[in-house]
Amino acid sequence: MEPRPTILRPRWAGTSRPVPRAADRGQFPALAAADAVFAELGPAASTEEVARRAGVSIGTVFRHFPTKDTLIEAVVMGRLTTLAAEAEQLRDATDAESAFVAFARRWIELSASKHRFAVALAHSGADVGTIRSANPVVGRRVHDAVAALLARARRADRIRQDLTAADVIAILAGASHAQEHLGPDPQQRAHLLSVMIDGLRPR
Amino acid sequence: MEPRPTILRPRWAGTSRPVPRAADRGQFPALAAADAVFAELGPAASTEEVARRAGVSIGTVFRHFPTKDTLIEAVVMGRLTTLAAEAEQLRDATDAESAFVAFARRWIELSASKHRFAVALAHSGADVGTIRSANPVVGRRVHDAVAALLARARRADRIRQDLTAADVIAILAGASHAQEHLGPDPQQRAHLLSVMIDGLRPR
Amino acid sequence: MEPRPTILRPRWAGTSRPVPRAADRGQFPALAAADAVFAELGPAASTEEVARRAGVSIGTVFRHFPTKDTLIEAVVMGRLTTLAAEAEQLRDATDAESAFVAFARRWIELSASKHRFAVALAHSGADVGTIRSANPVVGRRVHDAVAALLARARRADRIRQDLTAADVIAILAGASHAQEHLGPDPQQRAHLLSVMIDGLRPR
Amino acid sequence: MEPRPTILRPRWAGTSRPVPRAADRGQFPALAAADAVFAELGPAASTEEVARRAGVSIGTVFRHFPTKDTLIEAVVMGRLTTLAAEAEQLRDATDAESAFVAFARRWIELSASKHRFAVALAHSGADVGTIRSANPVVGRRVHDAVAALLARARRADRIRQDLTAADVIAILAGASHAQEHLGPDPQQRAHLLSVMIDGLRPR
DNA sequence: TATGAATGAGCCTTCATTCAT
DNA sequence: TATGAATGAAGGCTCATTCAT
Repeated sequence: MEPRPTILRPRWAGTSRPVPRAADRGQFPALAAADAVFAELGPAASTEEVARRAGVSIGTVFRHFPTKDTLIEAVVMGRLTTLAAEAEQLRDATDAESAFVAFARRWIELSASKHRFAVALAHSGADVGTIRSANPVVGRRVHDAVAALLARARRADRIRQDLTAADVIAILAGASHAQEHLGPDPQQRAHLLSVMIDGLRPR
Repeated sequence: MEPRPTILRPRWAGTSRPVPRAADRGQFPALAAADAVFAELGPAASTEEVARRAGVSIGTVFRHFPTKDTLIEAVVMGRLTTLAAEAEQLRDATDAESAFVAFARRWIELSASKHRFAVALAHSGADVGTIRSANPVVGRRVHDAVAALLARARRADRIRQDLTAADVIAILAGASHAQEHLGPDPQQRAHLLSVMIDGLRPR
Repeated sequence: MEPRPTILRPRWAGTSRPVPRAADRGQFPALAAADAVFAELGPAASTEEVARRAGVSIGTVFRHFPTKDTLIEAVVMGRLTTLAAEAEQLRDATDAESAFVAFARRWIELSASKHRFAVALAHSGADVGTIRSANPVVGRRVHDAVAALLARARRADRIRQDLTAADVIAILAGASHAQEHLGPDPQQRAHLLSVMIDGLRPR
Repeated sequence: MEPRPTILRPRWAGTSRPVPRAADRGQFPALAAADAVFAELGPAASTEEVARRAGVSIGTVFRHFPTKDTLIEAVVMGRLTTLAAEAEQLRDATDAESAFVAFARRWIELSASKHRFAVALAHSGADVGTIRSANPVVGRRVHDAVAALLARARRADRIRQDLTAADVIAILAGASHAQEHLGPDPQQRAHLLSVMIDGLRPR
């Protein structure tokens, strides 16, 4: 068929599309590429760039993630899932305090390295709150994992009693932002991190 | 991002072209409009929208700010200038601690209300750090004002001795980010704010 | 600004756009080009092609008609307006019958020469009915003009009494379709036309 | 449109590749699915949708109809074949007039119900005329069947003597178009149909 | 100086078609 | 033979930027 010459091709509503399966399982290579690209260039990076990085054509990316938003969401979900998994693992650590602190550090590490992305996410309205409601399952999983760590630490009186899981999540998000502001020096970063975590302790 | 040649004044300032005066003084209506529009819609808002809000044609906006980046930078500079001015005023306040705390609250207030903007700025690479190097004058002015407040508060032993002005600025930036994560509830926000400021105090 | 490098640019809802004025008055050259192109290639012809034919860039076309649908609608409206005007002129012709017949021939002439377009219009859902409701003013104007011609001819008993304006419009649309089926031979076309018009006369 | 090499059977029929038999007989499920889908959504419906409706993969559809055009043509051929068959059956009906009228009604019924499709076909250049030349066999079969009905009716002086089979086919096509214009009301449709058939009678 | 129409590169998305399994 | 993932050209649309008036 020549380049669709004369037939009007409305976008018929109600027409179903093929369901991406690999993407569902988070195993499609474009997802990793998107994670990297978005972390580096922000989510405004073109889908074309993602495709290039993934070594596939743009059509393939759109086959798996029918919308750019879908792709972004998938990346976010991936990160949240990672975070939740780490928190869950730490849940059984012997020491309440070090478990909590380890998690805080890990969160900041992860998100600081991808900060441009995180920041743009917030900007696009897709911050943790948005995501939680958009994807209640993963959002809640993160929240609950944090809550569990927090509860233990609080019981051991290692964390201020007046902090909720939501507070902690917000502070961690802020802390990673703060890291970014500080620039790349690891010493300064480490110091700032200690200070901020210190701030969570009972006085 | 390329070298940013002009920040507070349009690129052609000092060339043969006559310098628009209103813009020079930061009073050109497009600047205020841009501040409002970007705060509300993020820096992705079209220049056309800014023009409309300013009640001028798009050509006029581009006459005063030859690039969209120029316009964004001007807005940022405006905010930093405001912040610096507030800090300088507080310098003479009686109480070292309350001066510092007042400033911290004010910063967060200001930037939280324009958070979408701040966030996207950071994302676009034009965060405080970038700007500081791009415009040493304003950047330093902010830094120094914060340093002065900090010094007094530290002398009065109201703030941890191990904090530098850079640390504080980073933490404030992070705190405003944290606020955003928390959602709109004023009580929660106020509580989080207290906790974070608390964290700056000596233990 | 480089090719929008890293800032996420959502399409902010509620952002107004400049109002095209020339288009409003049907005077923008792209309209004529669109009429020609769509007549020739059908409304599936790319907007790019319309732009090319109009000798402007694609951006210009979209500036005047923010959507392809808008453009198509404008073309349709133009045609309906022409038709209505012709019908209104004939309203005062001396002879009721010849006025009606003249109009019928004219309609078919006009739409047959643009048949591919008419046909695709119907296909896209934008047939006379749709258009009438979409653009009540022009649609009604056409309807009323036809009704006036029809009333006179009926009063003179030159047209079947059981035909409504809607019937006549539908038949005319059908007749132009029929012409197309017949192929290009003018004699055959003329003959078919006579037969179909004949069919409207009282028996 | 390029020379349409294959119409009723896949392009590669007769080559070294084995000929799929079901498709040959017009019984391959994709054909029925295509008929339904195109009737419903117009020929702009994606081949993917056809495949889904047929319960096969898209690869299979393309195996049987190597081009979308091929598929569309096959559907058209199917309809024409149906029409021809109906006309042939009516050839032996007792009453010349009622045979002709019955066929006319049937034609309009059939094509009106699939009007979106017919209309878009015409638009795409693949209207009855085109098809006739592309596939002389089916086209001629329809033409001859109509001619036979017409001849009988003319002999009985129930139809205008000056009408050819080509005229009648064109008028029928136009009439189905007219129906579409009228909207869905069955009474109005029935009335219009009578008027148009009436128009074919000798005066 | 201000205006706003014009420009055109770039983005997201769709879909006919191919081909390895 | 059937499958369906991959391809990539094309199309609609946006918006920063230029320039004639």
